[in-house]
Amino acid sequence: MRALTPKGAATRQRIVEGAAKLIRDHGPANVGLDDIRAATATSKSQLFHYFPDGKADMLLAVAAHEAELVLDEQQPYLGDLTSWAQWEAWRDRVIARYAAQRRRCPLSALTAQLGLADPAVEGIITGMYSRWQAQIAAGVRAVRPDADAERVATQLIGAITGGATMLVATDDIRYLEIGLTEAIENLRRGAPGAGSSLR
Amino acid sequence: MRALTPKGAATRQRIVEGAAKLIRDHGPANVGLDDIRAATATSKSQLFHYFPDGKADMLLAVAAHEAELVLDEQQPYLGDLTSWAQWEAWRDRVIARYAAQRRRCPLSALTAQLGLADPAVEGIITGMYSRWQAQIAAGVRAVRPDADAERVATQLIGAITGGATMLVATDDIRYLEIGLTEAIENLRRGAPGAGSSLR
DNA sequence: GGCAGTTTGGACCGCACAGTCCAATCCATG
DNA sequence: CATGGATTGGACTGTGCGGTCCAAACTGCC
Repeated sequence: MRALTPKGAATRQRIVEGAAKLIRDHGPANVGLDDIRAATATSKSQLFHYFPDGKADMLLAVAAHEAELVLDEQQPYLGDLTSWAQWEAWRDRVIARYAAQRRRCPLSALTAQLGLADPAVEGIITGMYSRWQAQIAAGVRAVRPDADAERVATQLIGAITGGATMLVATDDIRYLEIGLTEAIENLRRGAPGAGSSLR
Repeated sequence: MRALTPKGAATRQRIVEGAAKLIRDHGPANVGLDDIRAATATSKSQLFHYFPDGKADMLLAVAAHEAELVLDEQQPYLGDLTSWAQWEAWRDRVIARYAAQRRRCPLSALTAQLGLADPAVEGIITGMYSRWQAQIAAGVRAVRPDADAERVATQLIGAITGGATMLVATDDIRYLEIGLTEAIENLRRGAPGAGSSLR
């Protein structure tokens, strides 16, 4: 694993992506190493060659991969929330993405399976959220310099996460639509956090 | 199971509560039937006597039990959101409850384990949310008759769920605090939904 | 007190599935 | 073309754990 030829790297990548697809479709609990082996045209020894610590190691790589995707799919809007039009486009993209995915949220399924106790899992998740939040906060500063950008970003992340969780739980996209829309509208109307009357 | 003497009912209850505690502490994936057996002073045959469909059946009962608790622990405030003081008290209760629980959210762990595909699981979850939402909506009507109560209730449920999810993911209570506080404050300020400028 | 149903004990089974092992093959480098 | 390391194939192992089974012990009822 320390020395890794191009061929090896390709195989490893193939495993991660194949496993990711399988897990997205069937859930991590219903995917065994043999399924992954079959789907990626690999052998048992390859799996353990590239992921010496076994399945948990592999799922970790898959989780990291999925976390990347979450942010990538919000681009280019997320990285450039400098106008209300961009905010709208971003919102629509997020909603469309989750509407397409519906109940299949690979990341939540994966983390539930792996357990947040594992520091490596926690690192992936908190890393993703902190990058996400930073980009949103930058957007808030661009359109509402008077707002408490961190607070608003926290609120937005919470609204999206809540919408996504409710989507998985109830197969209803409205929680995300309403939560995200209201939060943005709230920001647009005033400057919550900074001059707000609360606490 | 159709005929169930008082003694039998007590045993069944003991199993559910014992399993619930175990699962709260260790997560459903780390709790086997033997653990439950040991913790509840029962035998294998009792487990299958009271839950003929096996472990899934049992976890379902545990999930239903936990869902009840979620709502119960918000009382009496949730059922009587007729003044802003009650709203504040409710908010504080919710935050305190999750702050105490921290990352251990038995319901999310359980549903992740069981899979939302199962209609019985979905029924428990959607039932809980719809009762929850109905009580919130009633409260909205009491303090803001001009607002779109259903929309606001949806937003609030989303904010709480998001806060809870982020709490589990990052062990940070601020998402819940900020999300819930902002949503209530937003409601207090105006009448979102009804006269809002958005869609 | 005897009968039918419920409740309980615990040995036993089966298998899915993660993980191991060793031999075969590829490939870069000198 | 020789050599060492990376890569690959696939049979094999071990076991954790959900689930089955039957017999024993209660419990209520006529």
